[in-house]
Amino acid sequence: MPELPEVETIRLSLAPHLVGHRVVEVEARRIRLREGIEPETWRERFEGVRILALERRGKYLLAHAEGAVALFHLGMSGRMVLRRPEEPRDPHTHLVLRMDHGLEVRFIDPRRFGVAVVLRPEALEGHPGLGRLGAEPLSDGMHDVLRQAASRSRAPIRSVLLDQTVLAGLGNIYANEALARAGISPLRRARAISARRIGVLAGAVRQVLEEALEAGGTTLRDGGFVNASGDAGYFSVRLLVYGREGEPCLACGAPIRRRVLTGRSVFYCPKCQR
DNA sequence: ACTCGCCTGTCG
DNA sequence: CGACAGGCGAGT
Repeated sequence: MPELPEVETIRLSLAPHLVGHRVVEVEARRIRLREGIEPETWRERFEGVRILALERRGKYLLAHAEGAVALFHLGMSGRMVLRRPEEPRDPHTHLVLRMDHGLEVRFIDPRRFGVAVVLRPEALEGHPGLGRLGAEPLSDGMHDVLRQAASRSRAPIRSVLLDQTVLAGLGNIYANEALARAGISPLRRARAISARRIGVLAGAVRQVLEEALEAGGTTLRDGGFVNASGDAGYFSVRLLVYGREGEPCLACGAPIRRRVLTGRSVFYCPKCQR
């Protein structure tokens, strides 16, 4: 589900209720996610600790505490919400942190592609995935990172944008949307695109992420994404191509096309994007 | 560098 | 019933 703007939206809405507060009680179900939840480890390392910071790296959230770091990834269907203890729990609630102010942080993930593990700080960089993340797409250096990766890759440019070891945080929605704004076909081989046009793409990546962040993320029809308070994001009204197969391009009126590329849909305007 | 598998849920 | 879904990693 969530890409950088959604994860950052969750971070911002969660932080005031986590940072500076103590975890009073951990309730964890032993269950297989992308990495399994170990209830004993969670309780040993996280019960009673004070949260010092809530950080985002790519699509990961890190809750830093004294001697331990909770690492979360929301996969396709993960959510983190703040609720009062008496509120009924959603199905697929796998982890609950009761905080010293009385509210609960709940980790919910129906499809179980997510991650919710608690590590020792020294284990962070060795974590597969987290340790191999590329540049933050909103950082100053991202321009050059993208240009270099694109110049070396024979793959379609959409694959480069989804590669988390190049830029960390783009997913299928924003990769498609950035390419639409840059006027580049998602199918074009990366290294066949001029450095100038990659520069345009880098600017489009930044722009679409900043706009989506301002809108509080993208909530699709299914209502899957909400922030920690349960609010939907409203960037969906500004999507140019994603999920709009057959609908008219907002620039030229040509029908938006959908194709499957390495197992995942690409959406693009065949006239505006080359 | 692509294919498949991991899961559950929803939509046509 | 099949197709598909904001992700990712193992295997090839």
